[in-house]
Amino acid sequence: MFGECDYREGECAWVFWGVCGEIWVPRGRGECGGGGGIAIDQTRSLARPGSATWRSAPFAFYHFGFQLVSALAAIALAAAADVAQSTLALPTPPPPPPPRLPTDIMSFFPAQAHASPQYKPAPIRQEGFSPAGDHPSPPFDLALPAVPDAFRKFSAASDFGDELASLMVHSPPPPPQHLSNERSTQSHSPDSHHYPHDEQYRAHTHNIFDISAPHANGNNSHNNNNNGFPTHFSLPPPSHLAQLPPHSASTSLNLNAHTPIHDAHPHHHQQSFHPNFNSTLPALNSSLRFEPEPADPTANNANNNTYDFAQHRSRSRSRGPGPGPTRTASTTRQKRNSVSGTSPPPRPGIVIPGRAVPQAWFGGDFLPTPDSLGGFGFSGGMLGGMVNGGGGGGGVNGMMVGSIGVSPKDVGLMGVMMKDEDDVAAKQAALASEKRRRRRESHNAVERRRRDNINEKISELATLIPECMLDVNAPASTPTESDLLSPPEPPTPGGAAEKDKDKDKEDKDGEGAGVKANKGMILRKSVEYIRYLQQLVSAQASRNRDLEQQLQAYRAGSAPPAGSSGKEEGPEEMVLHEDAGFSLPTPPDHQHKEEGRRGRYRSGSRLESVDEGEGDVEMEVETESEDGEEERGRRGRDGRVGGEAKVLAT
Amino acid sequence: MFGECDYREGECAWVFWGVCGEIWVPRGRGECGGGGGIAIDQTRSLARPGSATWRSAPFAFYHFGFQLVSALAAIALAAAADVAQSTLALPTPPPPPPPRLPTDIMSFFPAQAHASPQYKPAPIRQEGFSPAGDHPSPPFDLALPAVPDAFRKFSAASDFGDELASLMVHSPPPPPQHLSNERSTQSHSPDSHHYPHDEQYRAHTHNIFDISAPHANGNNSHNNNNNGFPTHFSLPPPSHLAQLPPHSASTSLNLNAHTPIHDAHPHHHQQSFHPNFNSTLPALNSSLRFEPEPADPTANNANNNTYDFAQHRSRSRSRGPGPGPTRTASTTRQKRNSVSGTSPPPRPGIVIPGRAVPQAWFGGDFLPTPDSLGGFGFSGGMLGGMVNGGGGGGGVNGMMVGSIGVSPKDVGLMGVMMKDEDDVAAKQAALASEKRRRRRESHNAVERRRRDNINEKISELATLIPECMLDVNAPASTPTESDLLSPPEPPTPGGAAEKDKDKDKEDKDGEGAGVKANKGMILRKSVEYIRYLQQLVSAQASRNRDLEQQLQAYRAGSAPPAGSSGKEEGPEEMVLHEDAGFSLPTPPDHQHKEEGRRGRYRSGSRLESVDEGEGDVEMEVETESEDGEEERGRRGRDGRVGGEAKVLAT
DNA sequence: GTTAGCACATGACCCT
DNA sequence: AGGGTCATGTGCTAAC
Repeated sequence: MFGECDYREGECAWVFWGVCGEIWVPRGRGECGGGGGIAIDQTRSLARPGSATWRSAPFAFYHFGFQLVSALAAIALAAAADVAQSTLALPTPPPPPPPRLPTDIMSFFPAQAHASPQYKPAPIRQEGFSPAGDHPSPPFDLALPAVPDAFRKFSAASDFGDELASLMVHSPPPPPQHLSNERSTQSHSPDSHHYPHDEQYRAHTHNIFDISAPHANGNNSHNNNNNGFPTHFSLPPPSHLAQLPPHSASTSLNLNAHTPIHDAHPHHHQQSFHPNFNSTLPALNSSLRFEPEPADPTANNANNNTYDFAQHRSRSRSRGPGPGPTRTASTTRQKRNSVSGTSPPPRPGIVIPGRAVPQAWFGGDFLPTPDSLGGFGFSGGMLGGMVNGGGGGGGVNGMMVGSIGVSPKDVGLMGVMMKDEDDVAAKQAALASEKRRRRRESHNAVERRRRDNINEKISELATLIPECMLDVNAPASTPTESDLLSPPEPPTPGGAAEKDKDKDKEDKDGEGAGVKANKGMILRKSVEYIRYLQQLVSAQASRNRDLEQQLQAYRAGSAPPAGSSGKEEGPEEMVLHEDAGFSLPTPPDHQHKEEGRRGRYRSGSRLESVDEGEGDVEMEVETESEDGEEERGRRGRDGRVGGEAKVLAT
Repeated sequence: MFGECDYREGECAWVFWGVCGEIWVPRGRGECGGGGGIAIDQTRSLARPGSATWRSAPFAFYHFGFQLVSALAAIALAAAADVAQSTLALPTPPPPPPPRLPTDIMSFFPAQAHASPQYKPAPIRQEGFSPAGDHPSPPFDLALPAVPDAFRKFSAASDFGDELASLMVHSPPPPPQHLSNERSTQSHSPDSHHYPHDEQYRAHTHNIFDISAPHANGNNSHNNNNNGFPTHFSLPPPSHLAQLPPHSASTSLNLNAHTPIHDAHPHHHQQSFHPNFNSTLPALNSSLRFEPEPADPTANNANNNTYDFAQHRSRSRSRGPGPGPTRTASTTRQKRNSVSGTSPPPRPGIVIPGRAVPQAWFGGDFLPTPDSLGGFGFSGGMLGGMVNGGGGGGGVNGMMVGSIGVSPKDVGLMGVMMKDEDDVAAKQAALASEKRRRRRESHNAVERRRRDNINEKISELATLIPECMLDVNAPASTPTESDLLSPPEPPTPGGAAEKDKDKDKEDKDGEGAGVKANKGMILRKSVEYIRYLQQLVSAQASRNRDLEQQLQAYRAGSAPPAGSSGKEEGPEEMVLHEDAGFSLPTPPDHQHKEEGRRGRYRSGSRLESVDEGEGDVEMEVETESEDGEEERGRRGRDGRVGGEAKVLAT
């Protein structure tokens, strides 16, 4: 109504004229409120609609399933399974135990913060993943603490450097030692980089997360915003906007997650894939997957909100509704040039996580898949298969880290049992390698957490910035209005999904148009949006001051000061746009075009002219209410308590 | 004056009470306006004060210097040097040619946008790098287009997979073929990962950027905001705040940067290191370093604004003032376990970029440093040393990509000249590997650009969000005021630098306190800030509406509506804080604490209580004007035309 | 075939 | 010794 997001200048030119009056709620795209899955497709906005690539407890299952899992690991696993069951199985999560609310901020913009994160920036873009229609999944309701689950395709805890040495080993049942810790978390995931063969694994691992099963049964988790957080928040009366409801229940985060290595908290992905899939999670201390989310099961769902860039990996369009985790058939990838190309069975379905995996893995050849290699690690740090431990630089050279070299042959034997001749040397090497391996795995976990955290934040930013900024397609449509204040939802609520393809090519206009809402763009738009908001605030401030002065003048004498033309159309229409002191902040778009985008999206030199001309963003007043703006979800739910809101009356 | 950033609750509780009245200018910390260098130290806020790790044309210099640089490359280099000279050498950039002003927005908050980006989030934090005192460098004046220079430590274009095969070669003068393209850009940088020996190189490379020389002579560049952009912008009279001056000259960005591979624009870092350092830049098409910034020399300076996370690598505290680029002595790192540990001379200083490098490199042993290996690449894609090409997965296996294997011996010979016996096979292999290598290098460059872009954006975000958010130390000090709207500057203008150490430990309070302003935190704070701004806007809007209604009522009849208490203290003091309809947005802080930070920075459970209590952000009215607020720079420069602002009167 | 985007693993570095 | 952050290279994938 009040604001208008105009894309002139090749990008959304922000015309602001009504911001003062309202907070704009995100227009749900279609069932936008839901967004439970999160998952906007990363690069191409392919967002697996409902599936959402929830980071489903990436666990080295097959590895785990069949080998000498240490009793500890087994126990942990069992416990984890228990937890998982209770937690994940819940169709609707129990009313979130008043977990530590992350913050009150969330409560302000419930829709954004908690409700429907599911960004789907440019849902329009890619392979017709029906953004709205596809994933009716309700928002999980937390956005902040949300763990970036989606991103973790998998993770390869096993080190590869070690693999190099053990490549020739092939001892069939690599002892899964090294306890459940790192190994259990993900174990088999390959370090991919150095060794070609592992690539397959990686691909699979990716797919694992691609499962996107959440859609089918994942809905329960998505719907768990039953906390009373409306998916779409309705415009609260201005008076209580400021109120910060303490009960941002869903936001419960891992405040206490002190243990650097993911606390054994239950896996957040409540997708309820194969039961076993989730069950494994808790066992791993290894820190692989569950970093941010602490113990609180409900809190785990937070992941949903995240933007989820990972999707593009899976790309399985029609994944969504499948009951079981549709493993993203895409997994079966042919490796490239790797030597071991043939060896590991593609195990696209196998790897996934269920128990089914083991046999498949056994059946396959025994090339030193990353997993198996990882398994070589010595459980207690004692003897183990991996001699090299990845060494310093990696592969070949790394073999002799701090100890004597171990011949490949020895290594082969070590896999099952330590030989006596080279014991000492082997042991030393093993210890060293073990140490290294442990550190590497730990480090990987840490790094993954960090990445996830960053991704999560970016997803959150994507959630916050108005659609018109991210969804650059709008130029022609002139998204107009509400977008400016927050809603990342696509302008066309229902038709958003359908729109995916049509806009694909038209991105020519300023730079951002064609961009899919990738990280860089989200960040750029965030910068612009912040600038815009800052300008807006200052403009409003000046406007406010002006009004107050006028009021004072009126009160003092009743003489209307000269400046104010006194043309108030009514607070609603254009509160802001006409007053003198107030100059509209210009839309940030097509400013930074140069920076990140190499000009790829720059259609031409028009930018120059635009830049100068940017001032003349059309102020056209057409109040075309949000085209797609779905107020439906728009609960006034933000009923924040607003503890400090001192003055409500005016 | 009007706003106050309060850190209660363990984090900066945002008390807003004066935003309406003014735009707060960033309180320069010390000479904060300067910030030319940019460089806030990334993790530890170690920010090389002035030095700023400007992405000084990371170029594989030594590589370039001594080998058969193709004529093309040479020419390009010369041209680049020329450009660099003309551009960089300028003590003060010529009045920025009315470049396409990025947007008007920037003009609004000149200080942020253009002037003193130089974030230095928590300058207080780390090794007493004197944030303010150190780098008096004036802000370069652009923030937006700023290229993430700082981040690029170096980049290793040479592939390592190939190295593996060629490890045994050691042919002294590896032909630097592969033309200038990828190779030239960075060539020698090791792929580090797989091969230990390259690590050294990498370390050095990092240091290259650490040079941070900017401080010494970099000042000229920093001061170049002579464009008329005051380093600190003074508070413009409210009336013309809104005006968006088109002449945000400094903001000229690389709008035209169409060539994906950095256009040969002059290096942005105007630090004027060793002359040669910069000169090399333009030559590389390789895309390695210069992605974002396009041709505009003045625009190049934009980099200054970027947050620059890279610093932590260099860590050379006292780097700043050194005339020459102090190479960050830290570079001399001992490699770990790498086989080639001894080989490559540390060349911390060598690598840097100057011509000095070559000899040093020659002098060193000839272990297959990544560079040399990379050099093996066949210039025209014809014959070359690298057989393997890195293969798919890497190292060993990768050797036989698509062709027959090549014996190491052959490889050794190939380095210099192709043998006749295995020619065919070798050639095939070479071609394949070459292809792979090229692709890898290209991809690396692309990826690096992408990363840089993202980092740049994050730096920009760090620049935008108010200091009190990033600089979490503030809790006790209650940063108060101006911070809220934009300035990332530390509250204590002059004393900021000194404060570095003192606050180090006290971070216990809410989560953010101890954080160093790393990416995750910046992003988190950005999210919070956006939310805050959104709330603020809505609050102001309601306030505005209220005021307008009152005005209308006055105009209609002169009956004062009940609500307005009619207590206007005058526009200046507290325009906003007392009126009824306006509820303060609560400070976003300590909300999301859980997410990214694993609780590491969380001192305890206090967050829970805080969360609920957040509502009660103190509204206390003390109008303590911005403590550090330096109005000095504060030009009303934003005189934006405000093209579309239709109605100015009200 | 090139460019891009993302996740990942890893090394380097830092700070407890 | 371990966690954390960053940068880098790499593979995969998708677009052009």
